[in-house]
Amino acid sequence: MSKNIYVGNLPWSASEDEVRAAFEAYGEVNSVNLINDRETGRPRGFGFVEMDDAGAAEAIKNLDGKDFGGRNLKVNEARPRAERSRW
DNA sequence: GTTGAGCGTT
Repeated sequence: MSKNIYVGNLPWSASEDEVRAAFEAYGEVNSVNLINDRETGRPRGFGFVEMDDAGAAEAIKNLDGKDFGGRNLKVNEARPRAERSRW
């Protein structure tokens, strides 16, 4: 199975490949989802990473509070986005 | 050509 991870405090110049590479160092990355403003198109500086359950825990414990692109990375378990594809 | 706390579109 996989778990959703919230990644915040990202540099606006960060890409999914860099985030994926950082998380792949601690586990198997299923998908990377950087959130950009849908109206303005600007990067919001945060995103979501889907990893294996154990890999997610390791990534959170290792990448949370770490330096990424010169900023202090914020990594946590993501909250449930929506429940539309379940009903 | 900018900005900075946060939890996301199908």
